[in-house]
Amino acid sequence: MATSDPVYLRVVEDIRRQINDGSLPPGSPIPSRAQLTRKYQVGETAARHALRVLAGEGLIIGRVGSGHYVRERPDLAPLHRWRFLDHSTPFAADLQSQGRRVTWDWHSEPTEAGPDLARRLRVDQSATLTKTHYVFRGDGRPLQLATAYEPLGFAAHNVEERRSLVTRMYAHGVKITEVVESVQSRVPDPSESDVLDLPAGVHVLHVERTHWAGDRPVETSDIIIPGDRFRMVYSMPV
Amino acid sequence: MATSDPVYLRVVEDIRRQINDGSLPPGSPIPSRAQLTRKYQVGETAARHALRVLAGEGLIIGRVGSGHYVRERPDLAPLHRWRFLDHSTPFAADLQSQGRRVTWDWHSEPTEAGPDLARRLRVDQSATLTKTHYVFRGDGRPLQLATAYEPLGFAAHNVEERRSLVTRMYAHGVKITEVVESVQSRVPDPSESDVLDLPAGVHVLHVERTHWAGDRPVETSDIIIPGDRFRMVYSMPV
DNA sequence: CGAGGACTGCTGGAGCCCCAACTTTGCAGT
DNA sequence: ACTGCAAAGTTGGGGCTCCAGCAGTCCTCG
Repeated sequence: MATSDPVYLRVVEDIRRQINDGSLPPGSPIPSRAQLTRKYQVGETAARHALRVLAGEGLIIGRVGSGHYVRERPDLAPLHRWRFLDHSTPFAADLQSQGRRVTWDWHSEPTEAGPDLARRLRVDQSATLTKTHYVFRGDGRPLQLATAYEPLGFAAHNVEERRSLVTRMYAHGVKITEVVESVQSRVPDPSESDVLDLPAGVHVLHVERTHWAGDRPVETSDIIIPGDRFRMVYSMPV
Repeated sequence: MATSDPVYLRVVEDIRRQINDGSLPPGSPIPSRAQLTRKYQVGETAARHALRVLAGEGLIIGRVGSGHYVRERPDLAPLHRWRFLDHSTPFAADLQSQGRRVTWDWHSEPTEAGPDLARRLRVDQSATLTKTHYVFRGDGRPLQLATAYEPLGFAAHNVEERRSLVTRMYAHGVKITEVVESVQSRVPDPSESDVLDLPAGVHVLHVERTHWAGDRPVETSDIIIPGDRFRMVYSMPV
């Protein structure tokens, strides 16, 4: 008898089922907290927790003042991948603990944004970006190659710098925290803001292209959501 | 003035800082909800939300009836990686939407557990496991190779089967949900249950070794935590 | 002395409420 | 016909409380 497990799970599972079987197609609204409490006869706490869980899974997205909606590409929400900037330091520590020799280096150069990067980073096409090449090696063998593009002054080469970058972002009027989540972008990338199905006020900070110990690059963008969280958007051109 | 951002963040940031700078070494207890409300002069809701956020980040772990504790390897908590079983289906859909031809196949064979797998899956050394080889191809080129070991009867070859597997798990008295999280395992793997710093009652379901479009394998274990969530544990032998 | 039970503290689930900030809608007035 | 504004609905932050189940600890009783 599955009667004694958390009630919020009943709500989560029912909504998830509806999303999966198509009863709730992408873009359609999820009942509000108040409606859920009535519909499922649960308290507000359970309704809200259910919405938070589904949002955490990337199946739905909440828009303040409007409601929760089914994500365009729910299926790819939990995809994560190791990236130079986020994980090189801990990964290196891990390798070193195994007696491996870990090295990495990079060199940066200025470059013009151009149409594609301009759109993704939301800067002017003629804006100058910092283009950085990274090489990450274990026992001399390259494990990861990455090329990153960032607005001038925002380049960060490791996790610590990335943290101090947060401070710099504050100075530029962008408020961020450090919780990390991920979303899949549509690869052909239609056009405007809600392509990535993100709330208003989003800032893209960083676009990175990584070769991870192989021959297939992964493209990554960092998206800073003011006052909310840190997101990574992935696309994998094959 | 950072006075107006959420109070729970103040708690989160302070504890995170203490963990990062070593004031709270691995294993040490985090103040309880009641203590946090007093210490930071916040409500219980904020205290609890802070603990949930930190637990979600993998920095701390909550043990029912005992308390929250600093994780052994906090740094690697947010590592995720694409795996055959979790993401092949959506990834395939993505590739197909780009006009790519996607194929995969596998073949299974029985095998004896042996000491290492027996410990990880918590079965007898002489137990028979299902060993499965997967090949995942995009336009004929192999993108991912994986070898998975599972207790007999639990093999799943795609996301849908994996869901029905949940049902089968129920039949075996294991209660699980589908939220996914990840933890890094210690690679040398000392010995017993709390190696992975997981609560009691944990079941390991699946051990997988993946070559992801490259030459470096990733080892993955699925850990089923009854009534709680689904975890993946990673180690990356280089 | 040793085993078992009571007690305390903790987590996680759940309910209810209030509020600020934001979106949407629809109406009133020009 | 159009503009602007107010009202209603919704999210996210926060507060308070209660309870079940679990883990220690301590104390009592055999």
